[in-house]
Amino acid sequence: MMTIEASPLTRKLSAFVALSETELAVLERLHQRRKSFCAGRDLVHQGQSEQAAYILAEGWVVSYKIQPDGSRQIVDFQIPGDFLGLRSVLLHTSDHGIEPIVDIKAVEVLVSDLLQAFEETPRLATAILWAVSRDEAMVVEHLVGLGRRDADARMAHFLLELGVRLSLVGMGSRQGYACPLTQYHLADALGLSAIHVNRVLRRLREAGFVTFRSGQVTFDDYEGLVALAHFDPAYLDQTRPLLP
Amino acid sequence: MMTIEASPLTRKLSAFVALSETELAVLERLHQRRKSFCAGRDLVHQGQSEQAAYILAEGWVVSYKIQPDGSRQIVDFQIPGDFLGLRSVLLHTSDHGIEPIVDIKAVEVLVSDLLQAFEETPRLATAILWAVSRDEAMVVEHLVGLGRRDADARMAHFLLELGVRLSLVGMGSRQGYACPLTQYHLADALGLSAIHVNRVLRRLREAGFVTFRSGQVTFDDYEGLVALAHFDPAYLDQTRPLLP
DNA sequence: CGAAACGTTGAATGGTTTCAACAAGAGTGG
DNA sequence: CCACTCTTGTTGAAACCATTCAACGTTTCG
Repeated sequence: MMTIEASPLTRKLSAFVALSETELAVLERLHQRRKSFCAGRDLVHQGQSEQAAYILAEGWVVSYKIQPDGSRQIVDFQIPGDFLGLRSVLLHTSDHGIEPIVDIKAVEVLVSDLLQAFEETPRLATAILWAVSRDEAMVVEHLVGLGRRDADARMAHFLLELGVRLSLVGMGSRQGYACPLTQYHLADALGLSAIHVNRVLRRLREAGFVTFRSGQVTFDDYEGLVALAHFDPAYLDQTRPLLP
Repeated sequence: MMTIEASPLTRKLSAFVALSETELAVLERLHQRRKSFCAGRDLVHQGQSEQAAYILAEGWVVSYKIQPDGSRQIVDFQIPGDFLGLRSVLLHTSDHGIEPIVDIKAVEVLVSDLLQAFEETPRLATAILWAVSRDEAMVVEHLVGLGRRDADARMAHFLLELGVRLSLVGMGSRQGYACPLTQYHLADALGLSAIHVNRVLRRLREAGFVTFRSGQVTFDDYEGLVALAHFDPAYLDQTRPLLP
């Protein structure tokens, strides 16, 4: 039972909870306020407090924190179907900034609407809770990478994870994917200097694992890269719905 | 309107959502199956899939991931009032291990009971969603530390965050707190070698900032430490309830 | 007492950063 | 059209932070 065109979020949540028609309708009702944003202009500034979150419909977004010394740590990238700023809304302080990498389209969701939706269909709350937990699992994996993987494995793991995530929304495959990120993005995400990112990418390319060039990631040796990164996509993949 | 003795979780959630008596009752009903666990014996093994989560009532717990090369990355420490293994249950795969650091007491919560509770009182779902988001905020801060702070600031930030968290449940103050962690725990949490942790602690002690010795953390210069770590507790502190 | 866990210190090694330059492409205004 | 700037990518050499290896001290506990 699908609507003509399921939104990316609906598709994602349906993998976890078999949503009834009523619940789908409630979810669809949240997708009213469509908006567009330009690349580079912050959606949410670090420090301000917001009362609206967004669901990304199209484009790439980066969540980051600026340190007092000016350096930047990228927490995560969002792709279509992901929430933007939900944590800021719930915690009532935006501890991080959110910036579109390219021009994007997103749906504005007021907290009040979301909470109202929970009242109507508690199963939706469970589904959202699942989505938030999945996001946390990705952050945790990212954390492990920063703490205990060397630069090469970190890069390999990152490119693979992004590949799986994109594949789940039809934007990538085992061959590779289009990727608008710069080496500076990679550096700030992986806790490296841009210079070293360049060296790492060269090493991986010359070793025949993966090529990152002009907005395109190409997996030259997928299995080899998986082995190098010790990549296990279990935390990303939902094989079957948890709730009937 | 309080029960005789509010559980740590109830206290934490009440800071976010003003829970009605009905909701408090539902929450209390979750606190049935009390259990004890010994220090050092895993509650949840990495890889197995569980159907029960826990709410920590007493003691310290560590969540970690073991890397294929045998090294360990600690994701977070849990103190009373925190959830244990909720993410494992929701994602249906335990991507991490959970180990009591000391003997602990915890309450077992079946997913089914939790979801049932959501059906009865959707506001409780919102409160739990807040708690999960707060956990995620801590993981994010941890991630930033690993990516963009040097060893000294990382250590300082970690000790301060733990202090604030413990203060919120009455187990610490600006003077310091009792801390059962070893230097090995710190090393695995901060992505350092145990040897280097030792050096960092010595430096911080000799510089008059903080003393970590024999199970006791003592802040010798709280303000100085805050400055060194660029510590901002905004993400931990809930000044006022978000929901009436 | 002996063993095990935890803490402490020095010296050598190495991964990563910083500093300094240079190259290539895109967009802009003259 | 060209010069100009800005962004992104690339490379080398020196400096540094943190790790590894190795050893020893300390405390706890059966």
